[in-house]
Amino acid sequence: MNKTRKSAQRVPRTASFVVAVQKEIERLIGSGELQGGSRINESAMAQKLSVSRGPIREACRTLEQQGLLRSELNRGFFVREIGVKEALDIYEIRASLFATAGRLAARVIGVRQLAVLSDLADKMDRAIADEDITLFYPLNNEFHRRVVEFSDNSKLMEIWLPLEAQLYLHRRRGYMLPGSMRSSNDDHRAMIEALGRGDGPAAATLMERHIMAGRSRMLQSLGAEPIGLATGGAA
Amino acid sequence: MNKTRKSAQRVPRTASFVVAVQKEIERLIGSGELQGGSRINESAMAQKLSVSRGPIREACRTLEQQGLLRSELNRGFFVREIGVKEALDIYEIRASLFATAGRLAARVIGVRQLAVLSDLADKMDRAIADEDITLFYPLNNEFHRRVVEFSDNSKLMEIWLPLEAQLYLHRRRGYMLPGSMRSSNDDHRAMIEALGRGDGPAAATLMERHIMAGRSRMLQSLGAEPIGLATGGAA
DNA sequence: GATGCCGGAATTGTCGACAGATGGCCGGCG
DNA sequence: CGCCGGCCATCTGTCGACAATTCCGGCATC
Repeated sequence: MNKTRKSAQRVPRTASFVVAVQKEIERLIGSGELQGGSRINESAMAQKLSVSRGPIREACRTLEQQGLLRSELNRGFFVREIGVKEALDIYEIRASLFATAGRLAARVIGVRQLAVLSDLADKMDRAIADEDITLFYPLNNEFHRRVVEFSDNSKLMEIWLPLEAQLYLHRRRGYMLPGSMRSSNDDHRAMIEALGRGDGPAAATLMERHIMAGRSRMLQSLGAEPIGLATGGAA
Repeated sequence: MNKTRKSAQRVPRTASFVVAVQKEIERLIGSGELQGGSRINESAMAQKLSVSRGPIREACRTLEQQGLLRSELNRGFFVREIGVKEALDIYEIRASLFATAGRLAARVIGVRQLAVLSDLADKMDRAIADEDITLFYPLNNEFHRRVVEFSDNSKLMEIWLPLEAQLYLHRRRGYMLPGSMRSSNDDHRAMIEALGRGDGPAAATLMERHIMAGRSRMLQSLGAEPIGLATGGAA
């Protein structure tokens, strides 16, 4: 066995630094330590992570393609800011992709996989009972991710994950409405039922509506809280 | 004025090498000089392009995320091979995305943009008359790309382009059937008509069927030429 | 007081070099 | 004669350094 796994400090024996750096930057963005629009200081990041700038830059290129960073010539990498227009665009795509995931999953999903979804729905019910959004949220995301996974279309997952990450970048403003958790999980139950029946079209319809309902909630909360709407979109 | 533009050999004044390298590797793949499965020799590529390995590696990271390359630890980057299963997966996604593009485009498309599409359809008709597939092909791709562009959803384009590139990687085997060009362009005309009417749902349906027809043609040509159907794509 | 210019510090883009890993070749051994 | 193990060439992963560019502050000027 290699012990160089968690203490991989110098030798690239079992894993590349690039992946580690990438994960770390993702974490920094997710935790809010790196806010939208802020610049990635390569030297500082390199020193902080005890690597050179090479792996940092490669990781940033990866994250750039995933839509989490953008680059400017001679100015480096910046944490991307997802505006309202872009977020709405993403919702459209997600709705379409999630519907496809549902339609495909309905054909191939098994009992065991359905149980995974049901289990997640149960857990979400408990989170709802406790009114615990911070618990509900990751469960909700995992539910969606599982459906995509169960569609047995690896490309779909490759596209889905970055879109989720980008949307998360926008969701900072936390527009989750109180009553949405309940109706959201009702949707999940209906999806599970349709998937269990092997009814692809029904599942697809449910999936699409589910995502578009999220889109509506976002728009609604934007209307209620008129922060600067400008992306490129005039207010 | 900067003269350092075409002869950008040392100074990164106006453009990064990374983009140039990326484009060049894309070209090499597109032209077949780099075949599927072959390894990218970083040193050789660096010498050939007169840059160091840094930009090469960054470009490869980008292309890896775009699905054109894959990386193996301590073995470097390889030109990805798209198997049948993966190609079919891509078709599913493209159908879904293209339908969405059509639905969105129908809302916002203008006369000028419709003219662009019509013009492309006209050119394709001429290519069909000449039975010139090598002319038809890029026109067909541009038509699709334009529709996506006219949907006014930048994310959609970001996803669309890599999927096209990946599919191209698979299409080497050239499974285009003789009569498909005609029916394909008939589809295009119908799409233009639906878009012109602003009929989103109709456009979406047409778009989806159009892509899925392409998928069927691929399957058909595979049936005629029974290459290994395995996911991993054993030859 | 505001504006534009100039110089130094900080940062990026790129390069060349080194340590470690991989793959193939050759000789020894069963 | 075939298989195994070690050696060597090649290549990747990473590092530190240098030139060019951008950023920021102060200063002179209008």
